[in-house]
Amino acid sequence: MEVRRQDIHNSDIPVVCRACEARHGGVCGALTSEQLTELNKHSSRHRLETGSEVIGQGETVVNYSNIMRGVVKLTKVMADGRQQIVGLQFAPDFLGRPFLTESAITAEAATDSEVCNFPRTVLDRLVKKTPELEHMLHQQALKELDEARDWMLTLGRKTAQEKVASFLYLIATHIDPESVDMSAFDLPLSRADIADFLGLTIETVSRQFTKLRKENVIRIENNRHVTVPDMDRLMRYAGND
Amino acid sequence: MEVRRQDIHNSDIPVVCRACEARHGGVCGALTSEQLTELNKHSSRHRLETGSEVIGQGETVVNYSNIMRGVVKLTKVMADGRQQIVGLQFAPDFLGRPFLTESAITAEAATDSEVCNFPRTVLDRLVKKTPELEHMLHQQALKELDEARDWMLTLGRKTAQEKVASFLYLIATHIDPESVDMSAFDLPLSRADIADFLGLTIETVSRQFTKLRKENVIRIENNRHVTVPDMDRLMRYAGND
DNA sequence: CTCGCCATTTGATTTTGATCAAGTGCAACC
DNA sequence: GGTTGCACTTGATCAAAATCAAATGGCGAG
Repeated sequence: MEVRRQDIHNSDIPVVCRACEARHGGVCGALTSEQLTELNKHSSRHRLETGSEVIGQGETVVNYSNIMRGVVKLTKVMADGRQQIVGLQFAPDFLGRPFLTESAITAEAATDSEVCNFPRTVLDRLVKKTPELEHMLHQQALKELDEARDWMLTLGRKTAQEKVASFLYLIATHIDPESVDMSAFDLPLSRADIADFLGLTIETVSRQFTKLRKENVIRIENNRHVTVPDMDRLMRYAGND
Repeated sequence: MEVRRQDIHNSDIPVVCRACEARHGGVCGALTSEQLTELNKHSSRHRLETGSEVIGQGETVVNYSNIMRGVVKLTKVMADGRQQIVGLQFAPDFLGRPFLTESAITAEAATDSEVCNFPRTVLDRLVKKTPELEHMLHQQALKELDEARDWMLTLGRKTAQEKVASFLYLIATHIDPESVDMSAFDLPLSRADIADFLGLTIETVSRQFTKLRKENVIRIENNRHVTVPDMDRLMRYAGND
């Protein structure tokens, strides 16, 4: 039942995938070199500029993607325009909703990004034949579910200050999985996006940034670059004791 | 690759499962009669009184469950006691977080309920051997993820009135999957639970109920029984246009 | 029947965050 | 150098929901 990849240095693996896998641990890791070669025939890399849409709410899904670089935001909008970010995805996350053809959310590059696209039909076929691949996708879905539920607590029960601190803590711990030092990073989202993520207005977000800055919980340069002198202190501000 | 159940009337299937499956479409449907028999050796049914805990936040998971009857609430609590319901599960949902031994949430019977428990170790072993079972669990995880994201929009961007209307609409459409008529039902949650679900206080919930009643969107008897004369109208109040 | 216990409702007041309305700072462009 | 545009900040006011504080109402025990 177990389908195991050969040695990662196996020359059967497409060059582009070899370079990719070395850096990331995405779902492709579940595939044999033959399957990778097959998938690679239909896959294509794309650069996404900030703000460009991967898929829109209500549209038909033709592609799944792997995020190679950057941050992708998942949003839901109401009829009157109110908007909520329901997820942030970082490399090497899988992007897409298996087994449904209509997307319930909009996915949009929050920063300059790079993705690897594969046709839905090809991957769906591969999933049916490869239990290990479904397992990877299942794990990712469960991870996203855990994150969504954590965030529900933040949205429903935290104060504006705690929400903003929670956001900063989230970014600090997710933006660069390689790095050990989480105390300095660039925000991948604008104030408007942060507000949409936290269920606040940009004004409230701005005020809370100012407050955290004045209380020396964070330092900010150029509106985007953040330094955290004491991560535990930030965590306490976030309400995660 | 496909592992198909035999005819549902196959006498190899444990009696208790036959009765169960006929009514529900839970994850056990993915198992062969042999596997069902095996699982059944270790499984046990339990009645849960309202308020009794299935698993606590931070505890070690020893059992997974299938909900046979009733409603189970999934909650998260902060150190200072603030609480958020992050999911509601109805029969025949699967209850548990595969592949993790420590629970990140508390699961508690919201109404009198009945569950079928199986040891984590037995099911985990079965999942490894049965791709179809993992597929069912994957589907359920994706469904819960979709629901969680819908709810994030409600928590982050809707008004108190819209939140309460959204809750009523959710219950109307989920409480009795068999029934065609969704216009009358009993609330499975107390005002306090509803508040925890909506990220509000009980007072605000109560006031919104009163308002919806006065505007003839709903009728309420005995604090728990709700009638909805016009479901579309309720949906508009919920902000789902 | 009455008491006491809950859950729920209702009312008065306060607080938090939203809204409305200017400012500020910075980079691109002429 | 000055103008424009944009993202963000700051300030004043407002509104929604939280908080604090009593009622109310149903229900089981005595």
